[in-house]
Amino acid sequence: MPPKPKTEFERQQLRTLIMDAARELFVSRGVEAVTMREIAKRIGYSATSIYLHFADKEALIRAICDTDFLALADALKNNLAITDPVERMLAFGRGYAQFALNYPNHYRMMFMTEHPPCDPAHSCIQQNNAEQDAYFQLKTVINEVFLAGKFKSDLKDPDLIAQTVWAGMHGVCALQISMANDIWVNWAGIEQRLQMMQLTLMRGLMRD
Amino acid sequence: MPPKPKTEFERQQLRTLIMDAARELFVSRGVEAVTMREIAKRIGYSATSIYLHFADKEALIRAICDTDFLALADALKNNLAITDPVERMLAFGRGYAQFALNYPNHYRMMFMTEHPPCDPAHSCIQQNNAEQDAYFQLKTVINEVFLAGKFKSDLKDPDLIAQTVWAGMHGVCALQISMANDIWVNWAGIEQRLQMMQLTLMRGLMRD
DNA sequence: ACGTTAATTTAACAACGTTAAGTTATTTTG
DNA sequence: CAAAATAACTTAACGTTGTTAAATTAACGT
Repeated sequence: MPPKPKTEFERQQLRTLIMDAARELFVSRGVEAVTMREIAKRIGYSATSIYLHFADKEALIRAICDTDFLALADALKNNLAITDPVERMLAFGRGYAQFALNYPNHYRMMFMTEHPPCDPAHSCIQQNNAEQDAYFQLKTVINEVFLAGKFKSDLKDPDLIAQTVWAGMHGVCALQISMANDIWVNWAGIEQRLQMMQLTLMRGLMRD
Repeated sequence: MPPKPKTEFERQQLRTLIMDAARELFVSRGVEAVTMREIAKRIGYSATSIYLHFADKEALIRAICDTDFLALADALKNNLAITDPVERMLAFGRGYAQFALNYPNHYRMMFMTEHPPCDPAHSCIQQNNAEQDAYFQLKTVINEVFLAGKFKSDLKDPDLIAQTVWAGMHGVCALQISMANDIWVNWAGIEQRLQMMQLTLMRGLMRD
């Protein structure tokens, strides 16, 4: 069990071992409910060992988030191949929602809890890289629809359109994640709500 | 320091004293960051005393949420007086967003964190009472626009419309609360984003 | 006057994130 | 080749947290 000087590669390897174990636990039970000791036990190390690789729990979460943003961008990448700009936009939205609902604890971690902002300086993600930056993908997808002249003529800021589309899809996903079990509300099916949101956004944004 | 047998009214009074202190702290720093001991000190009691009135921290949060839903319904009530159904709907949406952005920690507590569902059985709020149930208000407001025949003719489920409108506004507010400080995104002004969402929902839902 | 009871507090527990101090084995150096 | 330095790791421990059990205090009913 004891110590050998490790190569940089081995350190990286342990780092991602920790992150993978932590992610698995976070995803299944949420960030708050998972303890550092538990993560450590999972990989046969002591809790304190984690602190040799991450400053604190927050930093660990942040690091995981970071790679998850990569995963999101990767999951959405496929849709970019679709040729028709409008079809592409729709598929992109569906993909986004699918990610959110397939990995609700990820999604909560990434978009629904406030952690110190994702500083591009300390992130491994290259901002404005289409392979890595999902928000850049969204902007691009929207902008291409914009350039094709498909949006209503009085809409002149593609970034504002992108943020509106994002907010619409996020709203459906976030309410689903936080409030789906609330019996107060007689929820329509999530699939129906997603489709309705996409339909509404389309009609509200696109030229007749 | 000393105990007297208390009347039911005095018990209620202490209960709300606890809730008010807790709310104030929760609102200014968020639920997680506030400790039971701190709440107790604020009102000159011992931490354990809180447990004579609330089963645990979660129950305290839930109780506060409950009265905050009342506050939301109360804040939105004014808008119901507006006569034109469409104007009323727009004002209602603005009011909702105002509440969310004025009391972000409340809003987070109410709509962005998963707590065991708001069981109508254990809530002091009367479901489907227009004075108390904000979601019922929303349904009513939407339904009146629906009955006035203002929505697109293929939209036949007012509840689904209500949930879509809610999701849209919630999306803008929730992203603002969680991600406004994220420098990754070049956010448009929140006022602009809200207006854009309302415009888009209007255009997407209403008959031409 | 006295025991019962309710309101409250103090002490204590187990668990958490985290830090300090130790342990062990390898590498470097004299 | 022995000794010192170093890296990887663990055990112990600290301060806080939510919460529970036990002790304290004061009013009430008889």
